[in-house]
Amino acid sequence: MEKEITKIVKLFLKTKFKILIESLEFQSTRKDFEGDITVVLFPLLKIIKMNPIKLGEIIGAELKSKLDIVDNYNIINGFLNLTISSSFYISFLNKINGINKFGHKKSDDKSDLIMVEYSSPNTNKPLHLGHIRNNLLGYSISQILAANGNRVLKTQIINDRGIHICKSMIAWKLFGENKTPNSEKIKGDQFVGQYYVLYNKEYNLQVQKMIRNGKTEEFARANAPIFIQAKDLLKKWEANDTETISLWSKMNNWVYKGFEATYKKLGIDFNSYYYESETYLLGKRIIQEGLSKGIFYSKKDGSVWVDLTSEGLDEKLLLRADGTSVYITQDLGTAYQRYQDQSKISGMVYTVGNEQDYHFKVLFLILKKLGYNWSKRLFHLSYGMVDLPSGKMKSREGTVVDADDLIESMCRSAQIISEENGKVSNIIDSQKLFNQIGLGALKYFILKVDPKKRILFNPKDSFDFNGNTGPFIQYAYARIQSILRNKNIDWSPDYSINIDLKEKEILKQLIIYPEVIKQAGKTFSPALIANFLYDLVKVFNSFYQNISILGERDINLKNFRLVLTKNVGDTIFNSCSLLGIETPERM
RNA sequence: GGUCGCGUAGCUCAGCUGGAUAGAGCAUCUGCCUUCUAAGCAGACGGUCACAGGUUCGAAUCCUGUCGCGAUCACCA
Repeated sequence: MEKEITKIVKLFLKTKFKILIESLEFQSTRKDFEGDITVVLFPLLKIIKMNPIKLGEIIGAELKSKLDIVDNYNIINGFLNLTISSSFYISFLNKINGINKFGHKKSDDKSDLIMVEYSSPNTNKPLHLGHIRNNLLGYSISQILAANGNRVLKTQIINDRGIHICKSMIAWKLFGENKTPNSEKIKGDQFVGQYYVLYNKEYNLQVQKMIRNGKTEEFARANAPIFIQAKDLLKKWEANDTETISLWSKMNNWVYKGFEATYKKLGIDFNSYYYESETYLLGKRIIQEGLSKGIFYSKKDGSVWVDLTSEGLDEKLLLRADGTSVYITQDLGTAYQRYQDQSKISGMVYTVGNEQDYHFKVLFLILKKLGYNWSKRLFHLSYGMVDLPSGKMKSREGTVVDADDLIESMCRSAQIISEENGKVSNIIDSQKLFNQIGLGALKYFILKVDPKKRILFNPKDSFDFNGNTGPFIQYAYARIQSILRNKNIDWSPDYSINIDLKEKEILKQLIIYPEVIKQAGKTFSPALIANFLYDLVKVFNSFYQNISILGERDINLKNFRLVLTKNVGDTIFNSCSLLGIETPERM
């Protein structure tokens, strides 16, 4: 509707004042004033030297006479408030009522193909709360990009090789007694994680002992027998030692099985997987290539470096003197591999915590230096850490919130609260419902805050299911479905009805949905969707509580309200799907 | 120390491409279930938008500086 108004005002300014103004400023009218949309007159006053009230009066009268949708206007200070007619809102509702996913763009073969990388765990321990934020963000942004008309491929890089997994391996060899996740009846990632903990315990004991025997701490840390053994395993792995590779692959597979179970519970998935063990060699080749082209340089000891000082960064190591790879090596290989596999890829998003901001700056710069034409559309979706009241989560200090534990306790809370509210009697699959609610609470809690910001996770009050929470949204949806259940709506728009203020507020909120999706995609922020949802549900709840839908005698009005309600329900459903939140039919 | 990010109500957060009297939720307190699901609604209380300058008709929003918090500047990943 802004477009129509803009057009008229521009034309008017041109004919009446002989001036052209490119941008006009509109905003939605503040609640305390009458009207729906406001034209800010101040910028015009600079050009047209006139009393703002007078100018507003002229423009307002012009709009009212020329535009059907403008019912009325008023001017306060420099603000021209326009009241938009009921019929405009009714025709808007009529327009979106038939649309399958209003506000969501469809993609086809020609749409941009974007690869979103997320999760990307190490394989030596189970997932924790930090991974949950990563997973939810990555999944949600994939959904949002798809809703913006892109084709999206979800992927991850699995850090399956390196000293970390060797630590779990050596501990299992020493203390495992051939136990398996099956024999112990626990998830594979949890099982392997236990040996990582055992490794660290043993390592610390050995270090302490060596210090007591007169060694320096530095020496002890570098020479503790179990550490030497782990390093030895890494060497054997790199030498392709059969026994080592087979243990490595066995333990990794345990872990993958465990991860899959967690992903499934979280409701996230992937289209493909990349493994560091399969891309790090390619990374080395790329570096050799860059070296021969003179993009990189080597030092006397044989290590390879890139000089980024002219870009305001440092010199960065790419390959150690002994030829072994570092962290960034595999990232180069993985990126290259992905573009080999998907030649039509038009962009890539890396969902990785903000502690790696510098790393990705460097990675993107190097890819650019190597001259890959696809290096222009790389984006690091950087997000803040999840902290506990006690401070940072540290796996070595045991202050991590385990993903499986957290999910389970959220679902249990959902059950307790449901039972307290006496709402489980007529629900068939109650366990499924508790999972939907518990996860809904968790996902909303995490996604509603701006990805850039760090999250303070207080286990005590994160279990809140009232107010600005996932269950609040889900509850509104369930109430809507309850109204719509078994109702046939036969609506032919009646443009003469006068819609209520609360109904208007709902429609105003629905109108902005497409723009919200666009912004969320542009800024990579699921939080915008969550905020939109909350506002939508709030205005709907107010309507629901104050105006009877089914009790309305006027059949036209009743049908209008039913259609409005249905479209609110659909939009809640659709925006929840962008966040990966399920919407139960009853709760 | 260099670089990057953040600082809004007691707590958790919106608002930030400049616009009217800075908004929610939680917590505290009042009302509302014989009427579509009270995980709700209606309301009260609560603010020097870290601080100081600058730009502007107008600044929480933009610029500069200061302070505070965090991350990073590894031949860890």
